[in-house]
Amino acid sequence: MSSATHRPRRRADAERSIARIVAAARSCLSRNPDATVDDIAKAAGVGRMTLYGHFPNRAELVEAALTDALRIGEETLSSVDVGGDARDAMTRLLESSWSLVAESAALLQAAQGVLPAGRLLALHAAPAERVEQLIRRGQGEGTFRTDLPMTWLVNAVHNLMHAAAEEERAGRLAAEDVARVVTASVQSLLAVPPAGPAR
Amino acid sequence: MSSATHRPRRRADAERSIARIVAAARSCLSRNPDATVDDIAKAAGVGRMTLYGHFPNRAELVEAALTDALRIGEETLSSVDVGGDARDAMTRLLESSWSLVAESAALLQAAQGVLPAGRLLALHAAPAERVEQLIRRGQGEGTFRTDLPMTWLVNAVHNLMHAAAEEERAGRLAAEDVARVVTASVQSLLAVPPAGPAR
DNA sequence: TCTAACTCGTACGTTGATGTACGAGTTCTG
DNA sequence: CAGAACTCGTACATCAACGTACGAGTTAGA
Repeated sequence: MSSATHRPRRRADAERSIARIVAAARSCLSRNPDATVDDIAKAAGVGRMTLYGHFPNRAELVEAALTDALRIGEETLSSVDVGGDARDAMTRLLESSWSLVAESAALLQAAQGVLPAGRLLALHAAPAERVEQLIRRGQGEGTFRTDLPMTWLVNAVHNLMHAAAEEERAGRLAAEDVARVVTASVQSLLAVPPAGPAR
Repeated sequence: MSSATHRPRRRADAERSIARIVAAARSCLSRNPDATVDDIAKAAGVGRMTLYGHFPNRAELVEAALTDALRIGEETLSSVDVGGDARDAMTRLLESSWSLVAESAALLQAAQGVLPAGRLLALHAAPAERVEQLIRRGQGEGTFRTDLPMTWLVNAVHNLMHAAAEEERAGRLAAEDVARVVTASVQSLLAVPPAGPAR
């Protein structure tokens, strides 16, 4: 591997255009998953033809946008301290990531309609892995439950963030309350349930 | 109000066609939210023109399908015993409703793209009300938490069912485990959290 | 400065879905 | 059984988005 994507010797100019296009794509698709190629080009302040000069079709554009969003997410996430008490670490993780999930919800939906299913999973593996490791550590320390499948726990956490974002968009939840609500819910979900006769 | 929908004196024949169309719409849209009017007509074993004879446009067809799905849901739900311990009642409610949510997830998405936002909320009010009342009762009895907004709790429960359905479709969760996983998660979410210093 | 890379408008061909028009055949229902 | 209601195919008009073709102008960079 020489670099991230093997470079076909692009001009600095083109590099800039591509960056603007990807940024515009993220922004547009995050607001409306059905945004047109035209919309995106306009938002990028670029002709549609220029766009097609860099991305052969809409699908690859969507994938590029999603990849970029995930890359940014990775950066943010990797700066979170996941040491110490697993519960506290989870809270910190949620506080930094709920807004990311909120912003790219629509983008994810756009990708779902265009990308093959496996491709999506592959792209999502990294962030999911991060959450999974933390949960696993908490399980080892006895602070998180072990009676439900790991994939479920990860997915449920993700969905709770998603739900909170939806709630905020709908105006039923103030922005400053989102973090509290999400963390409280997730902590309840992950905590070891009180032992008791099978209910 | 004379009846459900004021009747313009339809023939028994037409009534039957409409029923088949609505059923087909539910089935198709539940598999693919972007199903074509054509697809639906074919699935109903009916010409596209017949369909347009009863529904002026796609949007009204989608709405009819959703309304029907919710009506069926109401019927099932209203047969659930919501008396006794609130936790047990919630478990019974979840066991009967998770599959409904699973089946009409795509249908809901279809409606989201076509119906005005307020219309959706109005249609969903009834089932949401049912869950809300049960939660409220549990809160009064001290078995459910009161530290989070009611709308959030309702929405979170709905989303957990949704997540479980997704998990099953993806093959990461066996059908017979869904109910257990959902109920365990929801019970954890709704239970009164152990008192403790603000974490 | 000279050339290759890049920008970008206009125009076109294609595809796929929506909804309309017409009209002939079929089936209720009074 | 007669007429109204219903079915339904074919054909058509529309529309919106995708992706391609061409070509002239502009800019980077050796």
